Amino acid sequence: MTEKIMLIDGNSIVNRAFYGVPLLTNSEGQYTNGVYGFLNILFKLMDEEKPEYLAVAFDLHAPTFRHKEFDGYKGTRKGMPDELRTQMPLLKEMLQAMNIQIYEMEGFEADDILGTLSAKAEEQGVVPVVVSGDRDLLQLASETLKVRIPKTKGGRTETEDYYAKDVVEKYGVTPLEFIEVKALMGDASDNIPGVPGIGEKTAVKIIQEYHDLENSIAHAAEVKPKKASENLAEFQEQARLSKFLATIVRDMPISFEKESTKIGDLFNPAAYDMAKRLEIKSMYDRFEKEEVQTAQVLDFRGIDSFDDAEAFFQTLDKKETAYILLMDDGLCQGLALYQEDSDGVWLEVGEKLTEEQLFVLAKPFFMDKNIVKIGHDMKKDMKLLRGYFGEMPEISFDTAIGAYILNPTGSSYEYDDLAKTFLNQVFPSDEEVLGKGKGKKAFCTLSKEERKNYAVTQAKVCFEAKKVMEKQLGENGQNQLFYEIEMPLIYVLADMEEYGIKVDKEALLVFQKNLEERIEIITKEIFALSGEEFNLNSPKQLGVVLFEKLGLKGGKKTKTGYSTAADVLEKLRFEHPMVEKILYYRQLAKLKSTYADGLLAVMDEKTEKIYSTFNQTITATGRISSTEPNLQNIPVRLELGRELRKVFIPESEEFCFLDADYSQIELRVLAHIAGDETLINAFINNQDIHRLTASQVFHVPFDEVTSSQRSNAKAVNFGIVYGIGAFSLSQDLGISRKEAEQYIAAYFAKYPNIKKYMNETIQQATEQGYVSTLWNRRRAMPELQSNNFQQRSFGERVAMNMPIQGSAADIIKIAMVRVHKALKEGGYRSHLILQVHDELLIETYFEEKEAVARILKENMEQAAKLSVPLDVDVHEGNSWFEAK
DNA sequence: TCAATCACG
DNA sequence: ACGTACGTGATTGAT
Repeated sequence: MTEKIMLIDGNSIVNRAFYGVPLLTNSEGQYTNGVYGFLNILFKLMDEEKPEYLAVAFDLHAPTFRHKEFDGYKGTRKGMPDELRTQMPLLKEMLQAMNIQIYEMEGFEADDILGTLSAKAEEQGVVPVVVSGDRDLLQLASETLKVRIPKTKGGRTETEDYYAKDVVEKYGVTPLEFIEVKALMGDASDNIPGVPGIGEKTAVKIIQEYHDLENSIAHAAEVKPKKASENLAEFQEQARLSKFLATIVRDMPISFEKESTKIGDLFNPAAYDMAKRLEIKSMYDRFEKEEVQTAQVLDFRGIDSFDDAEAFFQTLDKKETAYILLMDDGLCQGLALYQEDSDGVWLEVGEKLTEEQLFVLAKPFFMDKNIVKIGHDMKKDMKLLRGYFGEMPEISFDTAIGAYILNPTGSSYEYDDLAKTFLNQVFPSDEEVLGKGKGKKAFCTLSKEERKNYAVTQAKVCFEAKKVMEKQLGENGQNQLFYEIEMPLIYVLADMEEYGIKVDKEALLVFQKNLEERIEIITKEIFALSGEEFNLNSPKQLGVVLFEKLGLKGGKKTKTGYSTAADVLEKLRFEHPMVEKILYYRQLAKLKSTYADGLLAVMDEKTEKIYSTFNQTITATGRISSTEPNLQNIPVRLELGRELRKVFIPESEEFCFLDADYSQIELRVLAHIAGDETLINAFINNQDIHRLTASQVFHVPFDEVTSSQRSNAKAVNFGIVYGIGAFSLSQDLGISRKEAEQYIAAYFAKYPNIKKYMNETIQQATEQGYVSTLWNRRRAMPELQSNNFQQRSFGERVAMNMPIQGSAADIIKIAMVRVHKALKEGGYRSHLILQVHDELLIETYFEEKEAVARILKENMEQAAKLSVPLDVDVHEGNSWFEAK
């Protein structure tokens, strides 16, 4: 067997990895995504190649030695972004900890080192595999030397692999000819000038014919097109320089002893420490399997009979208790409990203790207001327990929500995340021990006993994590937010989810049928116009038809080709009759697939109701989100779509809908936070706010504002809330960038405190690292520390927007809790069924209609005392369509 | 699994 | 000079 060495271009891989995954930082604020991505690629390739030797090459710095050879050529390189640069030492430290050989040499680039090492390795009978993100390395490919180019897509790694024949197949030239191609076409990113007027296509064609640069120059006169021919002759020296620059050095003065690159113990304690420092938790187990807590940590007490369970609950201390309720698990059913400094307890449902018996015995515990009960994602428990108890139990601390409040941008808040974030412990994730997928049975390798242990240990994790969260919430001034808004909201959302919303099934079927027919007609019309059939749902195929076959001017806009998005088509509306039909088709197709088909698919056949899930731990700003189905994006703006709302109806004829929505809540919040007198007075006097803005920005009297001025001003107001940019505003309004700039300048001149607020918010956010809402909901803002213009600009817009959107979210949450409470305490038969960010939908018993409308309006308007009034419009109707 | 598209506030 | 507004979720085709 021949031995193999893997040679890695450290810079280009970390670079590629860096851009492939979202910006990650550890709690010290160090960027870690590049290191993480590098290791991901490394491990994947190690698994595939199983090499005996391994080395990583780095650039020390550029510009490089090779450039100095030619006088008059001063190459400068774009610097690395700081987020990337600061990771290089961390990566090197990690590699050193893993005892991986690093090569770097003053004046040489990493690809020269790789070229040299691969040549030397071959001399010593070791087969090299070269890994780089840089296609220049392809010139090294041979029959035995493989070049692998990894691509990172959203955390997943794939590679393109090239032997010499693969290069020929893909590029039409041999690896060595690849250098000649570069000499002609150049490479802007490497400061290789090439020959002006010769791009990739021409360069390949020339080299395919003449094979090398000198021969091409000799035949310059015959080269086509004419421009290329002239330039090749004129810029031949520059081409020679380019060839030199493009050629990878394979004989650097560097010594290579294969033994020093032998792969040893990669996953040792030092490497594990480093992984911990970087907080790349998904890799902990690779580094130190023993240190990962398994589900065996607790020596729990198992109870599986009615008598024992009864005795247990009678003697249970009335102190803080964490619980895990497991009723739909593939392995076992039961209840895990954990109290301070104790063994956990597992109460198992089985032959000697039925589900019903367990809940009869546990009810006093769950109902006891004096016991602090800690759970995780309690909404699901609430719904389950109400099934047994007839009412929802008293709960005190949801650790998922606690974790969300402390960091709303987290990707998940599962038990392993809690352990990591709050306890600095490694804990296996559900996925690791229970397998993937919904039922989580398919890949589960746990024994029943281990499963129980795991549940009890999860309870302990919640218990310990809660202590830390409690402290942090207090320090952050988030007690009110957590205990008075988010925790009570769990009940409100649980109720909304259980009530669901009734659907007029027949009407929905008619709607669906109607769409189907219209789609069939319009499809035929489109195919008649295009002269061919294609998949109308494929933007790619549509792009070809519109922009190549019909020759419409769209130009490229997306990464993959032509954009066929609505705003592009809108501009082409009058260019060809097909465009309008496409737009209409899209409208119909969306309505049918997402709404008609989609809603019918999730409708409960028995009750003819739809039960959405309201997620309380998703958004970065504090809004709730709705899934399966999403009831927060039911069409309303276009008439055809709006019709759909007619199928959302009250449960029975005794009920009707009341729909209440806040008027301009975000602008009101902005007026309050920024303390802008003009805006505040406008709201106090109940003025038309867009009209006012129009009169300010366009310098016209209030009463003379035209409708188009008003609608432009509306767009400006939106822009302000989102963190405005002149370019986007100009796009939105179809005006020049200059004009947009003037609008914005005029706006800030008239509302100086808004400008001041924006500046101060960004400054404060940069200093303290986060932004807050009026109720101290926080969002961390690491983007503001970025040296990358785009990321920093994004951070600035977020910093301006989050307090506005988030405070509005706080307000409606407060209103929901109050309305829910008022309806319950008043003994009403009416209930909240939907929330759409600034709108609440209530299904109300007809006799209570007036009283409930008052409760709704009152509680929503009084939810917050701002320096502007909150204004709520309430409408009633026998469908959501009518009530809007 | 990703990218494009489009529905909402 | 950069690349182009905040926050979501579902469906589709392509890879």
